[in-house]
Amino acid sequence: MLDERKRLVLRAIIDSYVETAEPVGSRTIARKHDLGVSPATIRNEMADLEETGYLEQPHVSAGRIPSDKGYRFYVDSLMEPHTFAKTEVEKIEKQLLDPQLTPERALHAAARLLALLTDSVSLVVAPSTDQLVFKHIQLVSLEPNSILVTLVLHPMIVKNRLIRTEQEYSPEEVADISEALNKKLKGITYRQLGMTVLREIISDFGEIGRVLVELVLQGLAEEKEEQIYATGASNILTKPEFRDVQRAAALLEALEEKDVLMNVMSSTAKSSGVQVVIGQENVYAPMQTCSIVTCTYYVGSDVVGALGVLGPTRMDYSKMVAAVDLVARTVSLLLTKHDR
Amino acid sequence: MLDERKRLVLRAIIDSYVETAEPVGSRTIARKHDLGVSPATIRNEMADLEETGYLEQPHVSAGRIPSDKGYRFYVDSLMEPHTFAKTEVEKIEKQLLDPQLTPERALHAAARLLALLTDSVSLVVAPSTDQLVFKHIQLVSLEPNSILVTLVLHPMIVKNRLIRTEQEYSPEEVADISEALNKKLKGITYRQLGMTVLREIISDFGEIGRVLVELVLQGLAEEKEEQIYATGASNILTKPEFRDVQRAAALLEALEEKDVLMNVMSSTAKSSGVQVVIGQENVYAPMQTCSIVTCTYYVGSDVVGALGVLGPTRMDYSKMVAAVDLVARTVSLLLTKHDR
DNA sequence: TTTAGCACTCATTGAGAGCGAGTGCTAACA
DNA sequence: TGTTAGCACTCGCTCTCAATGAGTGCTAAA
Repeated sequence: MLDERKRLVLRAIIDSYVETAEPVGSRTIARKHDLGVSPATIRNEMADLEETGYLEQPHVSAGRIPSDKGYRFYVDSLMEPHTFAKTEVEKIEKQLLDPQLTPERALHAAARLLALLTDSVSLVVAPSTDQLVFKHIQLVSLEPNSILVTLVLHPMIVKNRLIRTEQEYSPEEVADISEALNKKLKGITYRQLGMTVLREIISDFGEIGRVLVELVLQGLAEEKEEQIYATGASNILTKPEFRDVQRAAALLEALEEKDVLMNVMSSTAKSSGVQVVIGQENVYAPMQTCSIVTCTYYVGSDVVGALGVLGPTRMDYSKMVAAVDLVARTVSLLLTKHDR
Repeated sequence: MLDERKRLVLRAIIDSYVETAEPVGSRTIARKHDLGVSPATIRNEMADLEETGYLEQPHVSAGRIPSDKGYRFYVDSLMEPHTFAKTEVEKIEKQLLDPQLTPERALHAAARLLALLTDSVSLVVAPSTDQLVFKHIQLVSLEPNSILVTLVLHPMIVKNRLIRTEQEYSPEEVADISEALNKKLKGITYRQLGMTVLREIISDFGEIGRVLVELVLQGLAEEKEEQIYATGASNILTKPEFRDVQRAAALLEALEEKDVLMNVMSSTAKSSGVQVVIGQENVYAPMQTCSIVTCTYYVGSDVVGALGVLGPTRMDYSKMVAAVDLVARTVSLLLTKHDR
């Protein structure tokens, strides 16, 4: 599709533009990257690359900048994989694989680490409860009509809910129900909780059962708040593409809207492996000058969440991909180990 | 100290400047606020106010802007209390006093509400565990050497910790210890846990006791992450004082540093009632062009946390104070009601 | 096919002029 | 003695205009 020299030129332009954020001229390339040809030749190549849509020209007397299509080609076919220094990898692993850390905290740590590593905004979708396997459910009577439900899910994720009942229950009754529920639920996920099981729970456990099923059905929807978060917003403000404060404000606002983030992440991190969404490919308008790099993470072999970074389209894709991949792998390892 | 007319002039200048963010000239004041004197007279007053430090002049051919001292005087002696519309108050109460809400969620809701209400950044310090009274402690054996500790604290705040022991414990042993611990701790706070009680726990409960005491002593320090948060950062970016992106970035960074926030909040919300810290009074340099309005909140009659807002010194202090006060009161009410 | 040369474009920069908002001072007035 | 009208003055802001220079496309020669 593109001959060797055009590829070299495109790569050179992207590398330079990513570094400097300035439109790149033919002279610059001739000087910095020794392609063995003169600026004039490069100009011809650049004109071709612009015609085929890989480059854009802000105005006639400026250099070229990569288009979304240019970045896309770069990501798919041009860039060389980035590798982190061994010490860096070890630092990351050391911070995340701390066995003291609960999965929730580890994910927060991962978000901070990723933001630091990439100097961008990091996005994390925590495991959604309904994909995790029940490990333990515990009901404790606090007052006669107030019961604490503690849910322990597969990779040691703990959730609490408080329920209030009309009827009064003795601690013993509650303990019995707790044990019975435990037997019924152990080893399955929210998702696998079919209607039959729910009906059984209602008929077996009376009011408590009813309230519990309500709890399940309302889907813990309000959890979205806690389930997705963005870290490192300040990193992005210093980038030249956000010198326009309006745009920065719009983006920040989006980052505070959990619904928006959720949409963005779920439309991006569809399949496995590292995904890159570039500029206009983004469904959400205020982010169309940004790119998003995401990766799913696992408990064992089940996808339970995703994490990634968000930055201007002018980003070091190679490094971003490597960082997201590394952190996602490490998180998966951690969650899977927690399993034991 | 200041005669009546000077006070009127100062107030007029502050009101106008807060609204427009433009230096205020003598003509503007003569026109808008009917003081019954000519611009020339007002000019004389303004010159006096500048000499005594209540006003500043960006340059000689501009109007005046309030100094920190001016704002301070305004807050202490000049401003009239703001009152919210009844419908607004009801809306807030309705959103926060939802009995379904856990205290944690209510506080998050309060933060969002406060940010919305004041169009600023809201800051919340959640109740710190060590000031709350034990309501219930529950140990559950998940595996022979892995125990889930669930702590229920006074206004229905639930914390979980996972501990791993060298020794193996049977579910029954764990249940026994749980019950005994419960008896020992019920009704006191972390703070009141003297050395004697800790020693008792170690000697009574062996390894589990030791691990628990370690948990207590390490003070749940890592909790800072969850204990303080800032919401609504995007609100502040659109204000003219943050057109300088550098400054905005510095502030945002500060908001992501929990340590910094913690310092700021604890040095501000010292005594009870609404506190206002203006500009230079702020200990933290990047915030010295900002003011902070905070208020403590209560469970019963005990201060357990604080909340507030952060904005440029040019803020509607009256409204800010009213909003912070209202939200703090509502949160206190909620937490105290949860008590039942 | 490559390259040197050259005319051309256009964003950016800086100087200078004019504008106007706002001041301080002075002198007259109540 | 306090107030006010008048006026000269200051200075940031905006506009214009020319100069600059980076970078281009095109042409013609190698």
